[in-house]
Amino acid sequence: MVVNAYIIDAVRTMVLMRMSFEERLGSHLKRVEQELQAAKSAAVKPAGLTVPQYAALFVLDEQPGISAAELARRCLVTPQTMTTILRNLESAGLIERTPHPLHKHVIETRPTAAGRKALDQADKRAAAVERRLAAAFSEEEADTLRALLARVSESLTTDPILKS
Amino acid sequence: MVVNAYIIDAVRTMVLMRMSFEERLGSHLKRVEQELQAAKSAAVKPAGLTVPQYAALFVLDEQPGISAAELARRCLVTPQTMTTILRNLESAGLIERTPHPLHKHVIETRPTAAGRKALDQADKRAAAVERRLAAAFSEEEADTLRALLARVSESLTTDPILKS
DNA sequence: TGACGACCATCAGAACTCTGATTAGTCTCT
DNA sequence: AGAGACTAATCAGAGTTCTGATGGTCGTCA
Repeated sequence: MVVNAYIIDAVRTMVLMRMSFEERLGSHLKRVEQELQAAKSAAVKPAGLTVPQYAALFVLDEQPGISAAELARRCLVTPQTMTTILRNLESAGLIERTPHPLHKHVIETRPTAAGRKALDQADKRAAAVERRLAAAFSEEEADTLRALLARVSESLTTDPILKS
Repeated sequence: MVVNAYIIDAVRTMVLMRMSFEERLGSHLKRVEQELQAAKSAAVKPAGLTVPQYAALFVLDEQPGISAAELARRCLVTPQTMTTILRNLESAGLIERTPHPLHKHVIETRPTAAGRKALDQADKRAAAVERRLAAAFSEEEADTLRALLARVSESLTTDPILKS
């Protein structure tokens, strides 16, 4: 019945034009990213942070006084999203925002002492997750994974469907 | 000054315990997943669907009458999230929900004619994105990528930090 | 100088996503 | 039959994320 199975599959593909979820690369990517998100979330939660809040604090600690727009670019989110994240961080007393002395329209953001403390606490556990991840691969394997992901990225960002 | 660079890096690592964002595998995964999400979103948008709505309709079309809880498992979201998605789909007239004849507590969900039409329209473009993705890799490369992602997954789900 | 474009910040609205909690039906085992 | 476990559905609340729109500021270039 191998032939029948083949025919059925071919007909299904041609008629319905459907690919099952499991055979799609995107499903694998989504699941893994979701698990990573869950692991990081559990890691930073004891510090009272969410993952995006942790990311924002992380960048702020390296570059205090950065603008919200620049922060958004570093954290791979839109400025609107960053506004929301900063609002929550500020009301928790983890950051403070002051107008830029020269550019009046720019607001400088920097972590408070409490913010740095929360970041330290969160980073210990978050970095442990990343280290564990890194330890699961040889240098060569990690490079291969990065290269393949870059290929995915390139394939997606040059996709003509986005322009139609 | 190679030695100096090495020392500086080592000190930074030991004192701050920080890994920069760019060297983290998680960043690559997040960015790629985000791009994939954006591509799919653009693909299904002309049909008036969001990506989660498309995923739900897709599974519903294959298995009409499935319960919301089962649907949530297939789509990799929580039942609460699926409730939200189904509420939006129902108010758009793309699905209909009727009580199960035997199990009174279960509600059967199935796509309407309009739902199937939207799915067809969305799937043409969404499948094109996946096909383009698949075409960017040889069979062997795709297998390698899947295998490496599975290793990431395994590393994450067995992480002891989640139990502490 | 004045117009235009680029950029910053933010509001508004919508969707998705989670955790936590509640309510209720089904099943199993005693 | 009844207790306990499991599952289904959903509400409540919070956070993140997007698109779209608004208003203000800065710099450049005619």
